[in-house]
Amino acid sequence: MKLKSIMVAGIVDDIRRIFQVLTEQSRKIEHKTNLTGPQLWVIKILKEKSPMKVSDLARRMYLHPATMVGLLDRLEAKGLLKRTRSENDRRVVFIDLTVQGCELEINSPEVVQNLLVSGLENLTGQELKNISGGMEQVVAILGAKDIPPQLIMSAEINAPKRRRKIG
Amino acid sequence: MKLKSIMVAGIVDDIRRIFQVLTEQSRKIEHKTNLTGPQLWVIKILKEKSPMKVSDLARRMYLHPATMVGLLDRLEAKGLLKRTRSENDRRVVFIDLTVQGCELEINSPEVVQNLLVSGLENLTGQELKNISGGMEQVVAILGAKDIPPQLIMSAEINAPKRRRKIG
DNA sequence: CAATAATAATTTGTGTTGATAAAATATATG
DNA sequence: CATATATTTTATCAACACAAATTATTATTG
Repeated sequence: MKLKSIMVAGIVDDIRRIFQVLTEQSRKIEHKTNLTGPQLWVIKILKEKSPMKVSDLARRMYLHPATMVGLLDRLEAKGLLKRTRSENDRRVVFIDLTVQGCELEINSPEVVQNLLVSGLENLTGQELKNISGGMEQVVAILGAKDIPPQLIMSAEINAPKRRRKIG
Repeated sequence: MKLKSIMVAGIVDDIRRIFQVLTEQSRKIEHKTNLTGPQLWVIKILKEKSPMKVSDLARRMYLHPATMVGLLDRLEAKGLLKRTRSENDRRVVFIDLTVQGCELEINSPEVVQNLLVSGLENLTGQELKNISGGMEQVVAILGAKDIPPQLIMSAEINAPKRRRKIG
């Protein structure tokens, strides 16, 4: 049982390291693309699933709707996404990536991605199979969490998130 | 050979998913701790290695020294880190986490961490061994990159990084 | 059906943070 | 002494973040 907990700790630590490398890379990308963290974050979310309503995006990012509008304005000005008013409900606005925005997302993580790909390609099929299986289990663990954590997201959504106080 | 590339793609995709979950979590933490992304980023770097010189921190985060000073001011005001002027070279200032800053870092990633730990603990020893081996290989791939990428970081460091232009 | 309430997005107003340049200060090194 | 280095100060601006009010639309209810 001791060995097991050590292995778990090691895995968690590895994940943390991977995360740090990726975060650092992400940060470089922000510089390279002239996008800020939150902006890149919007793009990534849209890459996952789009179109999305403005309110859904705000919820997903834990932001006040007004903040979201500002972010969208800037990204739209850069031609990375476009707004489309819904036909069914003329109050809602759908957000979509433009071709340009899509390309950006495709290009941006290339650095790490290429590194990973070329590194992985040097491994044997069996090694890849092991890694793949392991990753899927980790994803399952995290993914399981991704669904139920704040289920229906009732009341407190976009509740006046406590203002950041300093000093 | 076809299967191999598919597996590689799958692994890369899994890593991307893990990264997204962790980023989202990180974002929640920012809200909870009343810290911003860059601020939390400083804490994490210091957790990895401290004390660090102001200039080293700036390099590490690709920030202008003046930006770094501002960040440090705010974190110092919150009592999360402290400055200490070097004895050898009275120009340099060392940055260290305070107890409070250390505790914050310890507490903050607990959410995902606990989730991961409890999830992993349900796996068998063999499964853990596989995952562990796989993770280490990924870390090795990324780690190999972490060292040589911009080796000595000569001239262009903190060069007047192009100002973000909009519209 | 008309008045009212609720919802979705935006506008307006205000403040903080992040980011840089340029200059200043202090110290070290040739 | 002159030059380089490490940090800080000053000044400036964009970006982020929120509250409160506004507009447009949909849903409810009397």
